Amino acid sequence: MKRKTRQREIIKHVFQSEKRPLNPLEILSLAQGILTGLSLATVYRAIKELVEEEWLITVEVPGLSLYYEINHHHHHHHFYCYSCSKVYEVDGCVPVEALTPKGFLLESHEIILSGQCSSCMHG
Amino acid sequence: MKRKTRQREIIKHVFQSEKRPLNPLEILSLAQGILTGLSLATVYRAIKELVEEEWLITVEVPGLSLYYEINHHHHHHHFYCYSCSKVYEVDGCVPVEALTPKGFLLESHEIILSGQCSSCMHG
DNA sequence: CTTATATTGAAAATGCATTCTCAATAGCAA
DNA sequence: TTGCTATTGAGAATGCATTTTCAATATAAG
Repeated sequence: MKRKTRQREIIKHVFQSEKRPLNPLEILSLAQGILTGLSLATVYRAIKELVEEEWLITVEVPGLSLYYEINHHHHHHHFYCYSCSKVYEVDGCVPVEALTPKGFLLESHEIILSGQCSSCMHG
Repeated sequence: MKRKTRQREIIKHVFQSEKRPLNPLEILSLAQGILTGLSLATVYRAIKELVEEEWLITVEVPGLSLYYEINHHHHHHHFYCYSCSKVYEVDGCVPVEALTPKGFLLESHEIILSGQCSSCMHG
């Protein structure tokens, strides 16, 4: 049966405290801050399980490797910061249906804003 | 000096007749329809040059390999068809600035619609 | 505490898109 | 046409994210 392990708990904890989408290497370095010696393979194994149990969902940002975020079950988009390379959740949406070409069926959409996050702008 | 070759001409021709973003394998198979024996390495070499001379621009669709499209110098977005996997250009835009989080600086944005294209829906 | 086995770390292996190597070929200037 | 060399095709090599392997370790049931 499935066991509760320190490494998986730490990985979940990292998502809860960062409150933003993370990629495998970000997860690794944040989690290694708590548990030195954690391996990347374990991060990947944990991600896979957490996505399967729908605790995490995948975030695909064009040109970047996969990011993952806690599954909050609400529609939102993302902001990518060119300076620190972090991805943030962005609430709200805009009426993109208007863009759908005639005869096409719109099933989903993705909006990725890019620029500088507030930490990089100010602080 | 730079030489005009059959393979490069054909690759440009393929973009002009398809009128949609193409990825390296699509370019290869379309171009091989005209010149059997064209190699993938040549497709990559041509893409690289055409992007350098700004005849082509890169299109990054989340989760997919790179696509390329003729540089029309106008702002637009993309539609990805789940059925045939083709990417299409979509004209127009929507006011995404409204989504920018407080304190963040918006520099660019990307909108990717997905669903079924008209060929897959009807005919 | 003991035991069965799920999980881990480390490194090797995989899958893939892309680039490089190199001998053969083909533009193009003379 | 000739000769120089940019370009090509084919396959090997690279770079990368991700997965697998396997012996060592740790969880949790009894």
